[in-house]
Amino acid sequence: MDQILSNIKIQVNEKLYVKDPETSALGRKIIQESIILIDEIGFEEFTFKKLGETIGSNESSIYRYFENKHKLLVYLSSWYWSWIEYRLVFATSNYSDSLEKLKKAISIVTEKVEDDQKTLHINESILNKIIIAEFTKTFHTKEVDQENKEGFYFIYIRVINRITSFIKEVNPEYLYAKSLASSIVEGALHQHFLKDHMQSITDCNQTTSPTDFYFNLIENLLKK
Amino acid sequence: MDQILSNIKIQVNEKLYVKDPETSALGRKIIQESIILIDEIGFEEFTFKKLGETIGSNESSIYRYFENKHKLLVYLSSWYWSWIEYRLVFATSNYSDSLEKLKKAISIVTEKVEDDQKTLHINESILNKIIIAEFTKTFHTKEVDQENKEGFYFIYIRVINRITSFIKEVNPEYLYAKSLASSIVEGALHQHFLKDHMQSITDCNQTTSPTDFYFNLIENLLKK
DNA sequence: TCAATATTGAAAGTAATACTATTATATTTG
DNA sequence: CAAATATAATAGTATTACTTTCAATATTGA
Repeated sequence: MDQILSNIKIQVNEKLYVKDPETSALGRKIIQESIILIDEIGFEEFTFKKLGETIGSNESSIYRYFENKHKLLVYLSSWYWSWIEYRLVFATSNYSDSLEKLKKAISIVTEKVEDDQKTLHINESILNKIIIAEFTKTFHTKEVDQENKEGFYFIYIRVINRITSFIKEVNPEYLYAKSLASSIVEGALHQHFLKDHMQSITDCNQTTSPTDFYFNLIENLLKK
Repeated sequence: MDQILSNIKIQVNEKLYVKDPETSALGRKIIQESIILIDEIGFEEFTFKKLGETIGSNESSIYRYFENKHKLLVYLSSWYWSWIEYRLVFATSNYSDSLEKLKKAISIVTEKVEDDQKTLHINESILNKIIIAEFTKTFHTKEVDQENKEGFYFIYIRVINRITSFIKEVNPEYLYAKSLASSIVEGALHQHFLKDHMQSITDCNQTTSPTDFYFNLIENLLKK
């Protein structure tokens, strides 16, 4: 597994960057530290100037990698969903029972994330926190249709399509497989957010996880 | 109903404004036109200067009503959820069957909104579009815990609690009433968004609505 | 009704953001 | 080693997100 993961090159849409940050030390530092800084101060307060200060680099150097902070966030999100997709494919390849396979997939997209030690410059656990806090902002913009056309959300859509197909395998008669899949992926992020900030409107806490909620949901919903 | 609704004063948290916009013509104009302008250009592009220009007022006059555009958006959201809550209370007061009551409640929070002619300066249909596009931004901030403490999201939480109690009435043994309620309210907004911008990952379209999806969901999920 | 008070408008100012452009200095590579 | 490329430093622009001051205009209430 180590071998395989360290060989995997996570692919993101080329239009998201001016220069591929994976090709230089500075680029990787931008990725590494932007994740930490966005988590620390939030996306609204985050600027390339501040990032430059924390990595000891000039603002203008960062602009040679990313046009603006929006595209950086879409890049980080794509990276995240690509990493999730990889784990999804890998983890679901050997199931004969489709319900078990779907549950495995759901656990991957709904569980809290631990750092993956195989990617040196990316802390997936912090990246997961950013996704919970900031991911919706990537597409809640006036440019969403244009950017969707350019494939900015392609990997995310592909993850949802995979889960959709697993749902259909479990119950081909179920009418709302796509909506259920998109609800689970988005909803799990939301439940994690509520757990941390609005406890009174979620059942998720130390002992109950979003995964439990969604396992129960699909078991009841998809049984024939 | 006309009578009742026109007498209802939608209540929002006083901390959201500097001066209550309902108390003056300029204040009402700020509300009315900000809804239209945010819908038109999106929240990121929206500024008090631009709003001032469209209503023929000075930027500084708007600052006498709202500290910043974030609080204006929270105000508009609170107004929206308060209006939803009013309709929820009114529409669910006379049901003997708890499933029917829950379905009525769900239809109110998941259906596309028509303009309510009784509120003169607020176009609920456009406000609903703003909520779909921008509502998550009100709480996806670093200040969420502080603002939640100050009660900025109180009405929204109350709406979810109402639905939670209806779910428990239908099936007291169901373990995740709060998470289900918050998932439905947030998820319905998301499905509306997907319908308009990412058709490929939702089943909702001209003929199938988010309401259909959630009706089917609760019917299967809560049956004993 | 007239004086006090509150509201709004106009203008100017500040600090920060979100960039772009230019030039100098390293660093890499062929 | 020369040429190409990457990075840093500096400066500059337009816009944002306000704040302040002061004048003009409404409103209200004694």
